[in-house]
Amino acid sequence: MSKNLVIVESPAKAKTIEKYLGKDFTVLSSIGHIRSIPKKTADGTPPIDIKNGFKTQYEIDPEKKKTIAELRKAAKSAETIWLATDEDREGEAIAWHLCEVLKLDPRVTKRIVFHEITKSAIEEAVKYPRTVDMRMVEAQQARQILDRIVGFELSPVVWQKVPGGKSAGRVQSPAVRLLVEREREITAFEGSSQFKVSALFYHGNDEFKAELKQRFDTEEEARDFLESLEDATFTVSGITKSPSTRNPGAPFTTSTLQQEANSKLSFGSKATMAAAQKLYQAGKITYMRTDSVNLSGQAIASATDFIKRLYGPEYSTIRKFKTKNSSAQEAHEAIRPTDISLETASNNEYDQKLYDLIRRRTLASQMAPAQLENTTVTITISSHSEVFEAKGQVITFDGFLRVYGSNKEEILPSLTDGDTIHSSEISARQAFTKPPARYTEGSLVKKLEDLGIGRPSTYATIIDTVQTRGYVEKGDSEGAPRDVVTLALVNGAVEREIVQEKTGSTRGKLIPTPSGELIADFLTNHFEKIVDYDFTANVEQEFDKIATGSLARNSMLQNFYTPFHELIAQSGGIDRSTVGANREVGTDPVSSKPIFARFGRFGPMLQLGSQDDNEKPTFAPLPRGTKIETVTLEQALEAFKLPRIVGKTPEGVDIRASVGRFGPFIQIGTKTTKTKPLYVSLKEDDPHDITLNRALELYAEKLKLEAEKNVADFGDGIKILNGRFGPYVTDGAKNIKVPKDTDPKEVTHEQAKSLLKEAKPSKKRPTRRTSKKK
DNA sequence: CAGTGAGCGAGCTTCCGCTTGACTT
Repeated sequence: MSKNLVIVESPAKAKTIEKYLGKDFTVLSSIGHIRSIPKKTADGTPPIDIKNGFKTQYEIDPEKKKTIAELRKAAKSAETIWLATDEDREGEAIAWHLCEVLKLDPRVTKRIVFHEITKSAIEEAVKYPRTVDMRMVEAQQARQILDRIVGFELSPVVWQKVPGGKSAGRVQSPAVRLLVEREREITAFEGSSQFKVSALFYHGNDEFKAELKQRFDTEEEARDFLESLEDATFTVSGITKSPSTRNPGAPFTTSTLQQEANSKLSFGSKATMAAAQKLYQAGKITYMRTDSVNLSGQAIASATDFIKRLYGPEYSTIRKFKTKNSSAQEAHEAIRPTDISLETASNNEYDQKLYDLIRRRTLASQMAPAQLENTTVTITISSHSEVFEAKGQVITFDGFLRVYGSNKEEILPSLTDGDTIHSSEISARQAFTKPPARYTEGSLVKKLEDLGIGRPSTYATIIDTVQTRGYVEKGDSEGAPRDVVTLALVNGAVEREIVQEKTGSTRGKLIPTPSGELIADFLTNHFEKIVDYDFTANVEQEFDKIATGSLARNSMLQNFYTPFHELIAQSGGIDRSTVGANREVGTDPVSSKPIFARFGRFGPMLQLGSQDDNEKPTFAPLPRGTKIETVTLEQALEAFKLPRIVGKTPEGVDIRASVGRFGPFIQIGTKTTKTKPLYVSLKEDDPHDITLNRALELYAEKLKLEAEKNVADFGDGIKILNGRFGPYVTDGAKNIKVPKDTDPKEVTHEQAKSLLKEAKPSKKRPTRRTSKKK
């Protein structure tokens, strides 16, 4: 064992650093945090003793036991231990937890930091060790304790008071509120339209487009205008040229990487981070969870060198970017390739696409601005005072656009003042004002970052959490068609045509569910502070004060806790029936029972009959696209027609159609029939009027699909199936992967049996996706 | 994965942030 033990957070980082430090150093990693606050303690004492100075218990994360055993062993034989966790709040805390667990004295144990993984930075860091900064550690503890208190005192309140309420927290709740508010702006948006006139002009053989500066409010005005152009002549009367420059964006942070990958490559935040993680572990890029736009001197130098060699010195401009975000902690570099000259970093198409984006962004950040020339041509009309305007843009020097960004040009023909030009086409088109855009994963991440909510390591999981809690869904509708009036001047007469355009597409957008709206409203009404967008920013400032020593940890926590807990205590008095909309839709003409629309345990629903009737009320899910506030009696009556029997299969099994938790579906067979019922989701068909023929068609398709999934069926319940993760053997209870080097079709019955026998009994694993802790 | 929903009441859930594999069907 070597004399020195260095402990970092990331195993991939450990590997890199070990290379730089030579044989006297062993580098190990903590793999993130090693201890956390238990949810419950064995002796029933509260994990956070609020009355006793917020005294906190910690427990070693079970999955870290092995890591810690290794660290302990290495620590025993090392002469000097260097704590090299990240230089931010969480990193400082990890260093302190390491001291506690490895029984090191934080007052003397060497603590080093580096912002970049380069030989010189590391050697420099080793020269100037410090000790663990306990104020910084206290700031982290304040953060962690506050988050735990908010989450664990507030969540039980929403379980009790909010139907469908599953959780609340400092980060997830404002995120849901953002989406809810945006959705309401969109609902409240009152669109208007104007008529935009555009013309195609030609000069010689060149054609170009121009727009009328003025817009018309009504179709009549637009029509009158077009008609008046019949005998008009058009003259070029003014050409202005103005140069402009465009600068490249800063190198990627986690947030901007997710935004760009989302908009340019249509990657979700999670997919982006997974690809980046692979690239990082392969040593192709620097650390991918960062809020810094800073590049190391070495990286700038090699990028500059590469740019000069490949594109020429005029393409190089050295730039240092500064973060605008005040909550940034900048423990790492920006995300960049480790070797800027490397073009291909992976065989995987997605990873490579992301790498290419990162590489081009990095290069662009050290390249010259693009020089553009904007041209505006004014065209006067003999019969009017209004003017047309044609705009052109020419790139006189592409600069960074050579590698990143769009270099589309709008080229105008060479025109001279006074030229008479002719129109080949003049038309007016109705242009609608647009409601605010729904958030995408990328734009939500940007908004959260702007508000200082969440951290680079959590943006992707925030988006996951709000979806798994059922507060938010990914949209998948293409949008509704809308009629657009177009008028064209043809041979002196105006021709009217209605064209259609799609509007309001929700594909890939984040949309709050009714339950999301409900919880956002509840928190806004009763716990305004927690969903206040300034709340995180304010506590963040206080954490900083704790870190610099101008505020005591406990007084900060107490100041927060006292009023917060008071609200929690009062919340018992909130009447559950006042939470969420509840209205009587009308009366069922058949049974003359009332129909209500309200929130149930599983979301919004319709209820036929009142609770004090002798007969049990019947329920139906609220039809998609309708709301408790607006659902009509007709819609409600339709919903109660389901489930309906569509008919029978040739074998005489009932086919029914209905709407369930996952949307409309048909079901062949019931739970009482011999074979398990088969469900087919309906995408285009309506369960209310789907025909028997269509249902049978879908049934046949589904059977075919099931058959394809089946590689082999040995008849005794043992099957070989094709699943999401490749072929596997199953006996109904256990699933065992077919070994990689075996052709699934070749597996014999005996082999399958032995595979199942050898396999360990399947462990029951907690199925939650977000908090896989202990 | 599925067609639930009140009432009765026990027992359960839950936070955010730092890291990777292990694991899933």
